[in-house]
Amino acid sequence: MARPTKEEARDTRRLILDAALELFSEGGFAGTSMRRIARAVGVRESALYHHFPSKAAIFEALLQDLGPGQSERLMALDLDALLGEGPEPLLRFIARSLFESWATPREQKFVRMLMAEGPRLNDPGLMHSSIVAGRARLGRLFEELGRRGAIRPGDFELYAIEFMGPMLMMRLMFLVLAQGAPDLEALFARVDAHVHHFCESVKVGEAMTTKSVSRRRG
Amino acid sequence: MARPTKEEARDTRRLILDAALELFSEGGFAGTSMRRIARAVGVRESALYHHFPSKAAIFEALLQDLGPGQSERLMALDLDALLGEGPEPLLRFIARSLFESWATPREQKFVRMLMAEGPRLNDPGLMHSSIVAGRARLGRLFEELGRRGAIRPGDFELYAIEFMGPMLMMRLMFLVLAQGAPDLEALFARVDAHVHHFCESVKVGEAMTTKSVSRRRG
DNA sequence: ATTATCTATAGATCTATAGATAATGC
DNA sequence: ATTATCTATAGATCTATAGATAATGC
Repeated sequence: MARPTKEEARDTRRLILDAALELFSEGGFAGTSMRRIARAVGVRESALYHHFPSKAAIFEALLQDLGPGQSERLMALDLDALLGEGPEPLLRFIARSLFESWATPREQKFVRMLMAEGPRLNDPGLMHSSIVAGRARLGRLFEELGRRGAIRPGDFELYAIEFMGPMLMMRLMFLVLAQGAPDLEALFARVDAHVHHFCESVKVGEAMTTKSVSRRRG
Repeated sequence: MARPTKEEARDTRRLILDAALELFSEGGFAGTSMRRIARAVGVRESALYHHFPSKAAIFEALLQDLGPGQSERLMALDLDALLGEGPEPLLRFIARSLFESWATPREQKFVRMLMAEGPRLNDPGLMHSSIVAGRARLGRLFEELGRRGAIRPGDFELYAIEFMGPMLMMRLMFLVLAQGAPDLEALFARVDAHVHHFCESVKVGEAMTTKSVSRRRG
């Protein structure tokens, strides 16, 4: 039979993208053939070309669909309302929200795909906005928190690295390199511990010396 | 001509591995053909098969040659001699030494290759020992520093994440995702700032509260 | 007429091997 | 005899296209 009846019609475009994300995240772009995508969807290769002009177009459609990410929303928070108990509940909320979105199967596959293909993308901004998510944006958040007296003023870009670095490391350990379903219980416990440690390290009222920062190696 | 004269004999095996590392790091394993490796070396494909039984064997030889890494040496330091001025000079030395080895072109290419192929390797320990370098080993170092009173006793695995997370993030930002020669001057300044911040956060004598660490999300 | 599939296949490219050839080292 | 290359090619696989076929929506 050629075209399927309305009854058995499926959203083939969506199925192609789902299968491609799965396969690209496992085998990489070059390691995944159109043949294999077609087999996973259950159609012939030529049917893929009805929906996308090329294999690269499938990859680009995935970037379009999944690229922007959800971390933007987090920075548009009502700081006044959330800073009542100090910065820790706010930062814990942000950290957990990020991990919640990172822990979805779709996002896990997407970041695996990006890790494999990212350095080869000619859109270098993509990796920065995905892996090193919102570093500048976070710097601005810390600047704002500093202005409100919620954290000690200092090198806000350093704060962004101190906050996001361990987050990135835990993301890699628990959500990218680990196999099987992530242990979210253990993960959130570690995330909370990190947020607490970070907040203590930027607490108001402790005069952190900065003289050794500008030293060079001897 | 068939076999080259002694005069023009080259260490072809080494040239193959060099070319393969370069190409795998740029295009991934599946995205690099034996044809392209042969062309880069300047021999025919069949010459490659004289040195390696398959393309996979070339990849595995690279893992063998470059896998172990040099971070082991760092943990076998004479702590007594180095702790005279407190933990910061020691940790700064460790951090800079790690970045010095990570900044070599060979290591940069290797980690790009691993990032692309790592999740597909059936040796899962490799990624952990490379990307998440020596986390357990570092935990033990902090334990030892805590025992000697150089840092505040606490969750030493958390300390390892707090120390290595920002290191990993800076490695990604400056040495993996950045294009062109790395700005080592700026990098080391950031590394020093991180080490300082970390040391302040684990300084002896500050009672860091830990009650919120074990909270769960509400 | 348009849309979504199919069958069939062109043409490129890829991995790997067979067998020839010439330099080397005994 | 061994080693390191070459030429030539088998056979698999890959991307993409041409053209047939049947369901859909006007």
